[in-house]
Amino acid sequence: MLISADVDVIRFFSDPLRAKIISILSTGPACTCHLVEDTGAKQPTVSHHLRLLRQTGIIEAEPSGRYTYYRLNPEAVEEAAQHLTGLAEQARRTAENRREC
Amino acid sequence: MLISADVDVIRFFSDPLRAKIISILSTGPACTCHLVEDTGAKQPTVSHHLRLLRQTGIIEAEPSGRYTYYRLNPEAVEEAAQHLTGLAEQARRTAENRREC
DNA sequence: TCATCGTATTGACATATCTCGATAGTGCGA
DNA sequence: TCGCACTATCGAGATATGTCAATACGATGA
Repeated sequence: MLISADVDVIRFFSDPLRAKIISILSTGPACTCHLVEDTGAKQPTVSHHLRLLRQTGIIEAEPSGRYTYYRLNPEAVEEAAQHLTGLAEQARRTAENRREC
Repeated sequence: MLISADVDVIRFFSDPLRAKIISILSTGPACTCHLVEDTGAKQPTVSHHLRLLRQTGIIEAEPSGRYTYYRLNPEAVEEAAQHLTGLAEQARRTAENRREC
């Protein structure tokens, strides 16, 4: 069964800019200025998405002086991955259970 | 590295109604009328999302007379899952590679 | 303390997309 | 062939959300 919490998490992987941010952070922690530079998006836009990703637990913030470093949270990412894996497994098991009209 | 194709696929798992449809289809193939009944959404709305899911390869259609049966495509779902798993693994490996400002 | 730099927030606008009524297309049974 | 059931498409309206300029906040260094 698909839990709404899983959907809410997966939802945040789908935006192109967020995906780019996640991709960058998967290569190691970085601060906002790096993400602004690498993505080409404006700083408020990047900060906006960073907040969303932080709120869902996909990334974590580490304030360090006037910088804020962000790191990807592997557990949260894996949780979303396992949800999808579970769906695929269940689909394989029930592939012949066709509901007739 | 995050490929745009992966993002485009993951995107389609995030909508609440599509998630519900995917969840239902993970328990076995079903036709449009079942999905309409189970989700409570109107038929055009369900058909709309079915088309999107079909276009991305997440589900497959099997016309059978005047019915159309849909089934979840485990390969497509697993592909999206593995993409996320790869991100999590890479994040673990590079957790200490912090880019300094 | 003051200026500056990096970051976060606010508010508004543009765009995307979700939803659904109306309608068309298609196959089946009478 | 005709009427009905199931599905798909079209078009419009409503909502959600992505983007960014302006601005505020907080920390650092002079």
